[in-house]
Amino acid sequence: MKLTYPTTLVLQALAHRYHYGFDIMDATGLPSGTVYPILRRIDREALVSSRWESETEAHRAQRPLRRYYELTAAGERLLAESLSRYRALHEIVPRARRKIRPTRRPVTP
Amino acid sequence: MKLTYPTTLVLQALAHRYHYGFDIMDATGLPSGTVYPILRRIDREALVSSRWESETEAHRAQRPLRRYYELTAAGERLLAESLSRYRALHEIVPRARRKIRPTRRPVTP
DNA sequence: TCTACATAAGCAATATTCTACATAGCCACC
DNA sequence: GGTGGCTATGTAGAATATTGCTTATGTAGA
Repeated sequence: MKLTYPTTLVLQALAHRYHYGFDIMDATGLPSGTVYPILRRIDREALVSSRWESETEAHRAQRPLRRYYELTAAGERLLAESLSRYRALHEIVPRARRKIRPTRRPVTP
Repeated sequence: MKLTYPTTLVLQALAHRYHYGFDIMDATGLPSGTVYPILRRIDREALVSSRWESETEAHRAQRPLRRYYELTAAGERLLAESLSRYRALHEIVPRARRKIRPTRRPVTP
């Protein structure tokens, strides 16, 4: 099973203790319409577990209810696999040029 | 304008002198059904220019015709922007652990 | 009161990507 | 002359992501 880039980024944020939607948006720079569908899906697929905070707490802090997410063991495992795959961007080796130019050798002291 | 991860990866391969579909598939690990639609789109959007190789050349090399792509100036610029954005994965800073301090009211003067 | 702003979650429509397959050229081998 | 193995490009339909909008609660200011 393969994770796409934004999904990996969300899991990475969760691994760094960003535990609810808005916080994850801040940490990743991803917009809400990207983050929330991803949270849905990874919850459904048991890569995270989720729970709503208590109304008391939200009311005390004077804001809308938050939904908190946490990585499961499966989520942590997949994140690790995925991180290594997304290094590809910086690992592409330049293909050798067809013709080798006459390189003038610098005069070594 | 924003580039997605696979699109950035394809541009990155082009920047490293992988100049046609099959070669880009090898360099990136992306499947044909991802690479070819991307090449179409970035061609349409003028991030690359393209041309078919000559039949003579293909025949000489005893293989099917290749279609060659090259980054335009616009493509190079967008790639550079995009690469920096995709470092986010390794730049998320762990959020400090929440200390449960006794909310002692400070002594107001 | 009305507007603006901030936090928080989410949906609808569209765009992009992925999985699986399709087609074709060229060769070698039997 | 049929089959299999490369090389090379491509398509269809399902799954994902993105853009822009919406709902909801509360604060601050004109």
